[in-house]
Amino acid sequence: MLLKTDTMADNKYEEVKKIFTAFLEKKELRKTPERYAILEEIYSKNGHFDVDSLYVSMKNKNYHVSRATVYNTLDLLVECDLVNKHQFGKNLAMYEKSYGFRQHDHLICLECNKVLEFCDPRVQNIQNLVGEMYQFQIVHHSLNLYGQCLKENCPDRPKKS
Amino acid sequence: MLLKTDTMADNKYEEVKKIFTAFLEKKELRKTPERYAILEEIYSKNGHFDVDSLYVSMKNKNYHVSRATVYNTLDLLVECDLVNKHQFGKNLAMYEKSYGFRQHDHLICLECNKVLEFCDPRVQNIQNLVGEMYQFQIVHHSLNLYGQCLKENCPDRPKKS
DNA sequence: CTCGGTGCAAAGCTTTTGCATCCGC
DNA sequence: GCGGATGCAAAAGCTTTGCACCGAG
Repeated sequence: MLLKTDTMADNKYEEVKKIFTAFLEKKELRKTPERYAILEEIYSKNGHFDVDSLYVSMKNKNYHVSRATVYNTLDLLVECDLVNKHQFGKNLAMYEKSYGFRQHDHLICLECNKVLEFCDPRVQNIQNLVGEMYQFQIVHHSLNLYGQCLKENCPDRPKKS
Repeated sequence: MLLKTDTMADNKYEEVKKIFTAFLEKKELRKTPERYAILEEIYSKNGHFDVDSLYVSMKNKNYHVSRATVYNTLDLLVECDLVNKHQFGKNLAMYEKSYGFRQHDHLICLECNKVLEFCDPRVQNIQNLVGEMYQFQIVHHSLNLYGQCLKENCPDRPKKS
């Protein structure tokens, strides 16, 4: 096991590795080194990322995986619920690790594209109620609030719109 | 004024036309026939649509506008709040007319891609509370619930996943 | 050894952009 | 007539696909 500054992330990786392995075995998929490397890279990062930044950061660490493999593996990780996929109003999928993190929703600044997280238990209530009313089995939800953060919270404001 | 079967839609169009005109004048933009034709087409339709289906349906009525103009005009209509833009989990922007329709959120069937609408006043409460807590001026939100509708509600189930 | 997975590049799709032409003002 | 808007096509950007090769089981 490699030495890392973020031991917390390492612990999480050991846990999710087991979950991923169980998932791969259940679906009779192969346990390739690329799949584990991608999972490890994701759990060593914080915050949201897109496919290309993940691809580039792995390449920079001299661990090369093709974009196709990154896409393929992310689909698997989303399926086994170790990663969440989001669309923050752009045609660019954003991802984040999800295991061991509290369910949350997002607040997106239209000025600087910053993404904050918040929790409100009422979202779950709405989900339950609506699912019952419409006879839907709700699997997941996505609540994004879009707006402008005030100057003090938005230091990097004059960026690309 | 053309004779149409859906006079309700026509009435709405007359109202939104005025709003759009005021918006164009305020922003000193030109009142081109293409812009009004696109607005009229949108308000004559029901439900959600993507850019291409709007483009094609206008072409089929022998009113040709370029895709670039459709994109440009949709941006304006979103800006003046006559049209809402959505992302239902795919990399394809979906739109719907919004004037005179109640604020609502969406329930998306992962099996048949059907989109239902629902209202829950608590969403507004969450929006207000979170905006205050994080010192955000929230402009709009997007709440999508994803799941499976039960068979009886999902007749067209065996479609493209 | 087999067949699923990977890597690479090409293709696919939606959206954006550049530029000549057109027309609202 | 001026300058913004349109139309067309090319380009851009993200994602998917096809195919040869590799390696997990």
